[in-house]
Amino acid sequence: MAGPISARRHHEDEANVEAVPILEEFIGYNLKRAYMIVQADFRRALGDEGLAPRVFSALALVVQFPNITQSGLARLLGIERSGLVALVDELERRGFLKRTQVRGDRRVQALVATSAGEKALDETLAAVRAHETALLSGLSASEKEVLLTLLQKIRVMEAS
Amino acid sequence: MAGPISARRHHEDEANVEAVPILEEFIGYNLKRAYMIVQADFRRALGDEGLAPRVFSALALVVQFPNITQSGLARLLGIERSGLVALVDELERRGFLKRTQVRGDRRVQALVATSAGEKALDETLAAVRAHETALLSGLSASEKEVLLTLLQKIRVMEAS
DNA sequence: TATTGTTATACTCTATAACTATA
DNA sequence: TATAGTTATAGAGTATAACAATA
Repeated sequence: MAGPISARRHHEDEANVEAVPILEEFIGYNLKRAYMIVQADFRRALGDEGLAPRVFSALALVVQFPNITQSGLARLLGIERSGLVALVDELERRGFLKRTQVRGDRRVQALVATSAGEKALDETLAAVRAHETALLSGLSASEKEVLLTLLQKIRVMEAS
Repeated sequence: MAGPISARRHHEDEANVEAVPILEEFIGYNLKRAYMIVQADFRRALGDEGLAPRVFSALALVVQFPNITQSGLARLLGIERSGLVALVDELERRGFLKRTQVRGDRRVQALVATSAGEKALDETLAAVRAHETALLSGLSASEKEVLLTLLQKIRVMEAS
């Protein structure tokens, strides 16, 4: 098998043209491929002015859990505290939340959504739901439910 | 609700302490959280000298599809051609594959795994299987199968 | 004109480590 | 000593745009 091969078959080895990649057996590989598709469609659907996925996630948690601290938010999102600073900066710059002092512990800055932030979340929630509905129209409601449950199970397992 | 809040409840708003985040309804969010867990465990399991996930993926495809081109490999992996250069460089530097000339089309460099590459893939496959088995021990065989099928369905939908 | 491999470049996301001010 | 927020920094991983060689 040494030396140059024929151009006629340089794209794939003919014996394997129909083979299913071994990779397909791995959850990790399939998770990544699916994640890339969904997040790319999220960005496309929300546009250049829209919130990035992680900014949307942070805003949703701040609205739902008023006065959450940055450390608490980082824990909920599963990222480091340092990664939150730019994210909260962006939400504050957009006028969607405020850092507020906490009486009794001056280290802490509680995060509080503004009414503009709540409105932006409502609109973004609708856009994100529309994006997922359209993108995942090939999955039935019960398939989506099963998928959610299994993905959440991975997270719960890891936490224990 | 203006002004500083009490330190006693600065971590969460008491009314929402037990609430399930709205985020949990989204496939995208849950995909990302699960993906981050699995890929972090992959890296931990394979160690600093081991292959990174995407390098493992590329090697697996080159071994299974001898003489695949870089463009073909990029297409299979769902990434841009430009992103493959450093990746193939690493595999070549490790001695796991060779770029070979193709007779009849001098633009193309077919990728061929070396025997060291095949051996490395065998060992890495075993390590990756062990990592997924251990990490996902909370999922039954049928749950894993369902999860794989649903994730692949997202990819197939997107391709059409 | 189109394609392959490549380079240059930039952007997003993440992590680690260290700092400060507080506790 | 420990914690909250912050900064600096670096490292993956990805994309876009352009180029030379070749088709």
